[in-house]
Amino acid sequence: MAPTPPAAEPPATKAALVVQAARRLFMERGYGATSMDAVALEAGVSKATLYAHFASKAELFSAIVAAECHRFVPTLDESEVDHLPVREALTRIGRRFLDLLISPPALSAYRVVIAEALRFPELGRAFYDAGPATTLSVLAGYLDRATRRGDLAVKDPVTAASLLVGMFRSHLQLRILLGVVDGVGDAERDHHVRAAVDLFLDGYGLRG
Amino acid sequence: MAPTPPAAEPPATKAALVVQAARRLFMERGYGATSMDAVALEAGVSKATLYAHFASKAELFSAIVAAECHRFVPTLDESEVDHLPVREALTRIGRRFLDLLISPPALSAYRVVIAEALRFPELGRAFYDAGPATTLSVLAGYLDRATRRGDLAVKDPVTAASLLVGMFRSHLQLRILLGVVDGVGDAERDHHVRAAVDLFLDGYGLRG
DNA sequence: GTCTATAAAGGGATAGAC
DNA sequence: GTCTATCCCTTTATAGAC
Repeated sequence: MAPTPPAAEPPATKAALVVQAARRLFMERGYGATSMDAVALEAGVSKATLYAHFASKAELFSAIVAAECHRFVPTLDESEVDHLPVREALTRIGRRFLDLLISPPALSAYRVVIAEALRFPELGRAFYDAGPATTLSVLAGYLDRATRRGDLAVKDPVTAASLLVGMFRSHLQLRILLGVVDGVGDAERDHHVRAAVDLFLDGYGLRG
Repeated sequence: MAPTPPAAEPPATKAALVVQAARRLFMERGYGATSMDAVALEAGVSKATLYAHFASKAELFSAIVAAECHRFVPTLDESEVDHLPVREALTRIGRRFLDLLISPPALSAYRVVIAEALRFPELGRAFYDAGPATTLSVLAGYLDRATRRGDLAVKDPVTAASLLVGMFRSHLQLRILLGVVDGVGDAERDHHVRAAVDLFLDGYGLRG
């Protein structure tokens, strides 16, 4: 039997190297500014190998970005928040949502997908479904459950979730996308989430 | 005296033709997908003429986009809304803000500026200052005046404006940017604005 | 300032050997 | 599948005449 290969090394087939390099470059520089030569160089393979696995630059890009979208599917297990007081639950959800939104990989994905949504409509759709749409439905689900159990008074969970998500996001992410600021500190994030939750509960909370 | 030239025709110097063509193409296709050849063709001039007026493609792009940013400076005269009931004023502001946000020129600018903000940091900044930042300060100004005259109870106008803008925007613009929908109808827009204003006034309106 | 023509480099994609 | 070498087109930018 052959000796066990070093466990730290990933399989590192040529195909995997190509995908990894393409993801790095496409996400960092976008579609137009990334050449197939650059991808081949970064992957340490020849350009012909690229084309052995992907028929064209557009196909490679589409595959990479589509896969990347799935990294941003927000998850929220009922057991994580449903047992908490509503204010605490919404605060946790808001913080986690904002942390995802301003993470470097998510910012790159936003940039690239928005830039190329006209040329690659399926990517715009895939990104929306995986990220923003899932966020909305997860949050609406929570609001609905909280209302059914008597902890909130939300008549239209989707609209309410839309408003809350909008407040969380506001311009915090946009400021980073536009390079106005480098990032958002925890203090600013928490202040913003708190203000949003306060306003939300003023409207949808139970009146004392 | 020479006969008056046809009034309908704009001056149409070569430089103006170049700027006009560049704006159309850059805003529609973005930086990478627009070639200087295409700009020259669209403008009806030679490529050498382009370079007689702009030293490089990057400089032309920067000049065009920087100028474009100023088209999206929201204005709000006090006389337009300060005499209205608060709910009516906020509703009008929200509708106007959303109409601007989902207008084709603004969508193009968002796409292009976000896509190129890493390579052209000054454009990200210029766009933010002209658009989102001005929106925020105009709205905060209104909230502050309304509070001072006793029609609202807003302690921190900037934070409150940030929340309200976030609710107005929510994912309506993003859905168009990503190509998930073609546009937003008046009915949906109004429903959304109403929900946002309702929630806002629940929190910041005067009680009792 | 404006044109035609062209230089110089880079890019996507492929042929053919192994 | 993978490589080297190359084709062929587009792109940015400029030279030189008018």
